[in-house]
Amino acid sequence: MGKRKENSTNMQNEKSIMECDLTYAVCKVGGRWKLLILCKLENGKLRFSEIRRLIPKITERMLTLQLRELEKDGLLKRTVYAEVPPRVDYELTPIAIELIPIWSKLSDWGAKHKKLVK
Amino acid sequence: MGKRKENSTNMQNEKSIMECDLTYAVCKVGGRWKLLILCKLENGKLRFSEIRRLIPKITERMLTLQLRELEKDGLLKRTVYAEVPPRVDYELTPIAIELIPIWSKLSDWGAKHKKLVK
DNA sequence: CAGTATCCATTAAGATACTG
DNA sequence: CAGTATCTTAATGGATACTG
Repeated sequence: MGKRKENSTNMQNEKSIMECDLTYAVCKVGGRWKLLILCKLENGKLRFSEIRRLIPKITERMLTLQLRELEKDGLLKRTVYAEVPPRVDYELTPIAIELIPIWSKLSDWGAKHKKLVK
Repeated sequence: MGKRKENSTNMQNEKSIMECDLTYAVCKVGGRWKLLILCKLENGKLRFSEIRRLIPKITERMLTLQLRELEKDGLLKRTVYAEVPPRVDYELTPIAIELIPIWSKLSDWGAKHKKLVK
């Protein structure tokens, strides 16, 4: 039974359901953290610790996991510099840049909805 | 020990983190099913069983839970007709209608990304 | 038809300690 | 600095049976 799926969170490898483009997208950038991480990178590269500071509630573990998935899915480029102390930074890939208007709009919607519901 | 939170999935009631508009929006329409359900209603009212047929992989339980949350959050209007057999339908509220361009764009992005990565 | 109720499995998330 | 490793809890999702 087990045969764990190794890497991916949720059902990223399921065939059938992923045929829906919207579901596919939700799998790639959904979840509590991914859009938030991406949006912090909107204005350029950031180091691991900088992202961490910008998202205080995330743990190092979750940040690492999410960054790895985003990288694997081609949304982030990770660069390691051969320095001591080590330096790593992250930046949006072109396909991630295309998402900027989406999270921007979603954020606007959130602000508006928050007021309406309050 | 239970002390269940009643209704909400995830951390909808957390104060601090919800101050971020994007996080707020992700909480309201995030998760595996919500956007998908909403997008099926894009062209008008649908009954419970119709939504179910349009999203074959969702279980009745999950569909019910998600519909209830969307209703509670003001994204769906639920109408019960006094008929036998019972009839209930769901439709988008104005604030949900404002999200149409977002899931539409997200779906387009999904289609494109799927091709690029394949 | 449109759900509820149970019970159970899988995943996401969090705390904390440790390392190259 | 930029992570790993472990362990634990909470959230999410699903199978199945039942009901007004």
